[in-house]
Amino acid sequence: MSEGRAKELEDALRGAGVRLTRQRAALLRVIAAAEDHPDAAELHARAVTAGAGVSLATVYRTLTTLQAQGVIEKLEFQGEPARWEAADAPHHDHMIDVDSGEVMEFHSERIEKLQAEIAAELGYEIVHHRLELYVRRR
Amino acid sequence: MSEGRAKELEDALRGAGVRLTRQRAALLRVIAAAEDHPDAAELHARAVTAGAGVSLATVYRTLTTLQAQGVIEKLEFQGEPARWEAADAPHHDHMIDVDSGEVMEFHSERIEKLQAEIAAELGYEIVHHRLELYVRRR
DNA sequence: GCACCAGTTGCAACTGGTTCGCATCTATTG
DNA sequence: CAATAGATGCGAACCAGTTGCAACTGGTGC
Repeated sequence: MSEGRAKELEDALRGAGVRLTRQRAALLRVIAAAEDHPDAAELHARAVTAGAGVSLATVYRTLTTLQAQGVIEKLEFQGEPARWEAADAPHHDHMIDVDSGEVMEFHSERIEKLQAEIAAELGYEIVHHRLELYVRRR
Repeated sequence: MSEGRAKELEDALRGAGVRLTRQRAALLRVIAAAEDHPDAAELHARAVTAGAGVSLATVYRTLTTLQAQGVIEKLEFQGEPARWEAADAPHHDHMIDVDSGEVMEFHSERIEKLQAEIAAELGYEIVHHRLELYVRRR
């Protein structure tokens, strides 16, 4: 599944006029295969382990490029390095277990609607939002 | 009003066994007087302008101390340096105008409740949360 | 008032995550 | 297969924030 996904992404990028280099292809594969939310250093480590010669600088540049293409999303949690996730899943927010560091995803249509209402009341429209719940198991 | 508020804070801190130095008093005054959400460099600039000799390192250390005392709150928006606000107002979230950079405050009891429900359903309780709406005027 | 000392400060050096300049390389187009 | 716009690797730079250390100072006890 992730193999196919990586291929899809390659085609999408080429279509958008983004040059498909060996390094970018490797990163796309790593990202498509990731089930978690890795940071740049972790993605770099995985790409290198997978046999791809990539520099950390290129990882950063590629992540920025892929984000601009809407292929991945940047997550900035409290005081930790930025993490990344594939943008193929429908919109969702994040819940972080403060004890284990585990990141979970959730979605609430009702919260989304309330947010839009609040913004609208004040004469604004939402461009983007961020909702993070820092939680602890009971 | 902000003068009185700064005095209140001084007493509260002294009561908590936090030594009240010239630098801390100056920062308390600057923070109590601030109507916006300044970052460390800005607070430092204001304190210096107000005639207080304070180093930036001390500003950082003081902000950490005041936060630990629950006197101020740290706001970390997207990729900008952390901002700070007095913690005297009741809990609220933030709405950021992406064009002007202006930060507004809002509160929705219904959203808070929904958040708690979502966490509870998954067996968690909320320790802390962050909700930011990045908006644009219509 | 005054001495004492744990806690605080200023400075400059350091950190960690991320970006950038530049010479070299390469995916794509014709 | 040549041409070239764009991508890469390297190390240096950057930025917000932190820290080690020697000099200072609030607050207490006398």
